[in-house]
Amino acid sequence: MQYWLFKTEPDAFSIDDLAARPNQTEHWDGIRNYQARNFLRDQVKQGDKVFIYHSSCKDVGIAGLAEVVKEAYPDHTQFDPESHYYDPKSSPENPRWVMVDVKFIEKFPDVLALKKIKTMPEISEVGLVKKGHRLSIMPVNEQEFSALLAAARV
DNA sequence: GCCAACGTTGGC
DNA sequence: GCCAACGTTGGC
Repeated sequence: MQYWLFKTEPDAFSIDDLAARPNQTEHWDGIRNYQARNFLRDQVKQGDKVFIYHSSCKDVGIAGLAEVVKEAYPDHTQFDPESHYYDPKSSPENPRWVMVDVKFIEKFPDVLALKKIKTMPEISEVGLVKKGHRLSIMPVNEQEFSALLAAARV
């Protein structure tokens, strides 16, 4: 099993929105970055645990935990000309972008703030605190996952 | 809203 | 295939 961190803007879709969905499950669409896409397509597996990270908001940080319940399949929004995520260069025969389904597991009592994460000695290698932190899907190793989860549940 | 970082595009 | 221009991201 692997661990991941998915970013979202809570104004658009938050951990509370995920918890409120039917079956507490939602597809994670709109990924339009090749490196993130490759993670989704090749490495994100059913049962993997996913931190839900809130960005561009008042309380920036890790808000909760979810689980992958469906592995990569074509992101339908790329075929919809009305969609913000429409990609005219993609086709159903040869889809460029994929998404996975995630299911809510828990919401942390408080958002584990980015500021706090940056002070954690265990987390020096996580993409979040290094350069290139702009990926919307990033891997988290087991040690980092444990440390973050423990800090988030305090 | 600013701005630095970084990914993508497109002309050559 | 280089690289400048441009667009987007995301913390502050």
